[in-house]
Amino acid sequence: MIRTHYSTQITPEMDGSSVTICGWAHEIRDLGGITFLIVRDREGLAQVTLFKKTIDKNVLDIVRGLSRESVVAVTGQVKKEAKAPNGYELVPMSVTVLGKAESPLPMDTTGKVDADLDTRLDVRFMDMRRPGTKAIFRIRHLVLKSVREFLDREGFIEIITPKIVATATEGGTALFPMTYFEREAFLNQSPQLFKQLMMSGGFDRVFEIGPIFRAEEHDTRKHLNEAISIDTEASFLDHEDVMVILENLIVYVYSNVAERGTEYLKTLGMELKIPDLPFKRITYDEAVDIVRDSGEQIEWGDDLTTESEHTIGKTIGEHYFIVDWPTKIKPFYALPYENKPEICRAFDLMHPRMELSSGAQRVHSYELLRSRIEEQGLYADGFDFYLKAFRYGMPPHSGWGLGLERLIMTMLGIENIREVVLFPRDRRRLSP
RNA sequence: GUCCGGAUAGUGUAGCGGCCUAUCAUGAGGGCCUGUCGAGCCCCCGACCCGGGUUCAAAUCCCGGUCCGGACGCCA
Repeated sequence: MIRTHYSTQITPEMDGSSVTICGWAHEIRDLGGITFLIVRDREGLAQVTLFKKTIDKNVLDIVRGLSRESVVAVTGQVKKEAKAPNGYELVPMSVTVLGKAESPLPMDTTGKVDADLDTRLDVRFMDMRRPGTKAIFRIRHLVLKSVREFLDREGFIEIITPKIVATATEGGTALFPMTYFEREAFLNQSPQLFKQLMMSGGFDRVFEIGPIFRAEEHDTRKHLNEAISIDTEASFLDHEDVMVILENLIVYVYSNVAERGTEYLKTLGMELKIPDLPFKRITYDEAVDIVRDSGEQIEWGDDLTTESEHTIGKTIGEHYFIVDWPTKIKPFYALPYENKPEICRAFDLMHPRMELSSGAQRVHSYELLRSRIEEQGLYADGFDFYLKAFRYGMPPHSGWGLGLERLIMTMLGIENIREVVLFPRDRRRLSP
């Protein structure tokens, strides 16, 4: 390929050597006798300096005729220069236009003029060129990488389960229907049932990072119709055990981002505070008390409202778990306590701003599971493919699902979940 | 889905009955300038979401639509 270096790989010590950089014409500053071309590539900016007196006329004409955001390859000599950003500049031998940009641009990439999120999402390819947006997605990559590293070390095996499914699975959320040849099918809301099958399959510990689809018509800054879920399931562990794995994962991810993502955090102008272990555990009953103390009405057995979540979040002030939920507001696969079946071994992991994850020890008895499905008003025969796995040796197991976008947005203090998804899908947006 | 707010050059905004031939920034086009780094200076270009109504007069007020933002609900 033509590129020899990224902008950040060039140092003043390389003075005199010849390099080729490839990138976008970020800015062209023509001062008359001297012209600066700022080339931006994935990693940063490089200054190309053209002295009118000594530069090849053709090269100068190309640079002067360049439109902002055109793609160029610049071959030139590195010159150590204290006056230049990064301590070096490039004196070009040749400048080639590889992709001309039209003008005017649909949005500004230099940070001089803001753009609404809606405008930015319409031209996400151009929004990606801004340092702040780029930083978010570089961090997103670090998060995904850290999750895989951590879970791999904990003995989890990565799996991928189908997204096109035959039946509405867990109840609760609405599903997107679709046509599968001559049959009706749905986009899966969660890998829950499949990862449980893997427990019967003897994989012991599995995880999946993949899309989940929810057909809810919600319209908020923390919901998406297509999101990425980090899902785990582990045999021979109870809900307490997988909560420990979850909180350790969160801290591992934060630490990794703080350590390897310093540059991106700096771009976003933030300092990352790594949460302390262990996270606080409060019971659902205690959560209800906090809500009642604040004056909000809540019945035992109600799910927490947004207001309640905020109240509790403010009271606790850091990551926390809510445990021992009423059985009736948790899915059928959450295991009720033997001695007190109205509550179950389910937990939610909360950030002060919102819920990040929910999990539970699962029902692994075939008979109990079947009756739980029916109690929740679902049709057990529709779960045949799932229930079968509980009849031939299913170990006790537990697991959780963690929303990747919520993890990132709460970590980075980002207000709108759409900021952390390249091409978000919400009630209105289907393109790009 | 309910409630509240909004829609003005490519982008982000000011104006909220007549002072609007619509503000400012950025940008585009032209010019000057040898150290810019959000370069500077001069000239110039470009906009009131759609439909109806009120009024002597509407960007501005009213009604409907569309789109956008926020809160809540649903949901994770």
